[in-house]
Amino acid sequence: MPRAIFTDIYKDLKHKIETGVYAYQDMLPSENSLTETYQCSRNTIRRALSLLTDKGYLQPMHGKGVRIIYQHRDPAEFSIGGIESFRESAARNKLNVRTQILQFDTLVIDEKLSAKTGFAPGSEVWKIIRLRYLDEKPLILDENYFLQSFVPDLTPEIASHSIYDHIENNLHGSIALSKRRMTVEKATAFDETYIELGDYNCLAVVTSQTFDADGRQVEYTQSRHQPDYFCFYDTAMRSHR
Amino acid sequence: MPRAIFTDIYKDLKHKIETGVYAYQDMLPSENSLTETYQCSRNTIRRALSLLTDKGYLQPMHGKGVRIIYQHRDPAEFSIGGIESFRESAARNKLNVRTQILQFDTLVIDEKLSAKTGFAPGSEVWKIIRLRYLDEKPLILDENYFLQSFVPDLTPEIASHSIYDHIENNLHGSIALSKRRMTVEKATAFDETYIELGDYNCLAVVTSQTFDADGRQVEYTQSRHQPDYFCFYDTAMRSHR
DNA sequence: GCCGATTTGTCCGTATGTATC
DNA sequence: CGATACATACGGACAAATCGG
Repeated sequence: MPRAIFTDIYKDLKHKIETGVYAYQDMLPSENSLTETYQCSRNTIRRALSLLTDKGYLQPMHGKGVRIIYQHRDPAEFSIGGIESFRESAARNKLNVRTQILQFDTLVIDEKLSAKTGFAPGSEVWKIIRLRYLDEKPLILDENYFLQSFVPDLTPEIASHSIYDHIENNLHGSIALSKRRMTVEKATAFDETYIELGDYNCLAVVTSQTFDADGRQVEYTQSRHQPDYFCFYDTAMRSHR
Repeated sequence: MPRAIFTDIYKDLKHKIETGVYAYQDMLPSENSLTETYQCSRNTIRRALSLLTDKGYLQPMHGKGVRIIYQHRDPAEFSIGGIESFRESAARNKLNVRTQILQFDTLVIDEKLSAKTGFAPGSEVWKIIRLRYLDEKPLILDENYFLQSFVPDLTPEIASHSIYDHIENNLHGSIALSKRRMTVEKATAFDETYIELGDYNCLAVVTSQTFDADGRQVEYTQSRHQPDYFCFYDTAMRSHR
């Protein structure tokens, strides 16, 4: 786990910003004064600040100072952003969740599935289809493929809770990186069977590949979301093109 | 612009990865050997590598090396990611674009518009509605609000090309940061009038706020995309929670 | 307009820790 | 065990942008 100084400073400043100690449009203390309050080098401060900048909390201004640009957003909607599991998002939004397992199988990746999922042909994986409820409304249809050698002892019981918790708590390996792709797709008959779509005839679809610390692909997932409860946040700097 | 060493190295490595000099799943040369090939300090190398890591090109593995995890993706779809203007994306995908101006006005932000756009009440802005064609298909409906004091000399002529080019080339100010929010919304009558939706009854909607180097909000934009041509990429590290 | 102080941006060399092989 | 490789941290130097007098 990160016992690094810069992550501690990052978390402390993040908390101060989120709780309004530093408010929107305020200026952060200068880097030099922060080195004194945290008793560390300027490089370490700058590392913490760059994390906050990347996440859209800060805006550094050359020669002037660093401005806080974090704003609270309406927590009414269910949102995803960063790598956050369904349960984490739901907990953050104080919602009740339930998961129903529709399919739980093992299979070997063939050519066709390889093209779809990115796993090498011959890979042995778990295939799990789950229906996610928020406050008893069926809203998300998840199709997961997990590499069996990465998550050897998966059970429907575990899958009905959080697979990510299981991976991080009970296994040595940890997730390191995730690539996602967001599109809008027409609803299939399968979607309509399980998800309460209302008037919509399409869904928000997030497909993702997850890699472990060794760069091995360990997961492919497609999540199909009811549009009303889907929201994706992103913040981007225009630089280094 | 940025003639920083680490950006040059970043661009060079990025190019080598995209052109296959370093292929998917290959190992990058070690940081120490890169300091020799680029004749710079290890810090500078690490800075370039961290950019590539953030963008999903590299996966560093403690004690082992750095693996390339960049994969070419199908360029058939129109995609957005990072801060990239419509024209940049289209050019990257070698498509013909045309822009039709539906509305070009000046107005003053009132309370209601302030809540929607994030501009302070009383702000004087341009309001522009544009319809974007790709290969003569009307696919994107853009509603832009630009702060007039930031882009004083806007004309319909300029708006029909790229406003971003105009800002970066002709004005001193430059865009620094953009926050975006992606949702799926039911199509309105206005949408259906202009966009070829086919069977879809909804669209992919991207709303964004853009800030200049001083942290002033200078733009609010809502882009409504035909689902077939919308794709949003993202890559995230699980760390520093 | 100039100058000096402040602040952020870039870069370096070095040292130490930790994981892998 | 030692060698290699990435991770963290420090202190110093200079550049570039800004601001006040």
